[in-house]
Amino acid sequence: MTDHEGGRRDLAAMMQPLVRNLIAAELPVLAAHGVSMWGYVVLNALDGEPMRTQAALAQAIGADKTRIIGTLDELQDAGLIERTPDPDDRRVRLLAITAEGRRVRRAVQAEIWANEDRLLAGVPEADRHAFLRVVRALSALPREEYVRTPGPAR
Amino acid sequence: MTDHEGGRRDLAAMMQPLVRNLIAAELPVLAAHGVSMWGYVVLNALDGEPMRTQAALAQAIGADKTRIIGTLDELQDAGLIERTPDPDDRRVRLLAITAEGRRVRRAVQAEIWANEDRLLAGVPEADRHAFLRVVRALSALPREEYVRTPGPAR
DNA sequence: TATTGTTATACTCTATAACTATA
DNA sequence: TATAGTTATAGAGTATAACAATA
Repeated sequence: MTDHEGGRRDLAAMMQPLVRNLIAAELPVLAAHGVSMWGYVVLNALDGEPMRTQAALAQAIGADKTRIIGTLDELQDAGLIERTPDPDDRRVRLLAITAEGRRVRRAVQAEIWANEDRLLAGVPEADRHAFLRVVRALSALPREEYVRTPGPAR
Repeated sequence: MTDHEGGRRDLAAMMQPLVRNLIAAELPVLAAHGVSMWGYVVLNALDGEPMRTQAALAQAIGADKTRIIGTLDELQDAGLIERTPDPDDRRVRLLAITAEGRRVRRAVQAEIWANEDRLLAGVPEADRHAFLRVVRALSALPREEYVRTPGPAR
């Protein structure tokens, strides 16, 4: 564990501004396609597999069920998703992305990826791959694994 | 540019939950030492070199000058920083960390680093170093470099 | 009575504007 | 008048609680 020699800063302190900048870079792309950040997150979640309830979708994307309603309204009005009542249980709304929604999602993602590739262009390929491996590994950890309250310094 | 084969997600989408978890892991440590997140950021900024004005400090940590006032009050009341009026210009408050503030900062950082080391323990050393190199490289990019509005997909 | 989706309310965080004291 | 710091006001985002429809 010699990574801290030379006095690096906390991981969160280094990564948070980075993530903020990445998000800032996504906003004009999303705006150009008329989709909000949460709308894009929803499209990503629904592409591939539809969801049976809004609560399930909310949980899948780490949001509150009350928080995504406005987003779903917008996406539906724009024709990017469909929200159809389930005949078997008329309380639930079946959620599915439309062909147009898929098209918008792919267009947005292509531009975002192109920008990420540009940012990473100066990084050696081996480092880039290792970086993505570590990001994926850390992303895979459940939250409980992160928050391991340590005892006071002895 | 073949990093996207296999359908990875956007960098921000992967890294944001990760950063959120890292921050969640810091909170109990900070609470145990009676320091807020912004307080810790301020201590980090003041350790090493003092600041002449609060506005300069605010800019250095990417905050608004009005936003840090409560934080400075708390840190001062806890004896972790000193805020002395400048005799040459009695409008400005000279900011400096105290010995106790330095002690608290180091104790908090030691616990945070220990936790980060634990999280990264499963990652091969070469990957870990490459990861930190890339994080540092991306952190060094100015915001203008991130937000390069691309043309519409052609 | 329990659950899905919705609406209403409150709370937190941040940004903007107005104020004071010095210069 | 201009600036450093402070306080007051307003806005965005989120969480909690209450509600209507259906089971």
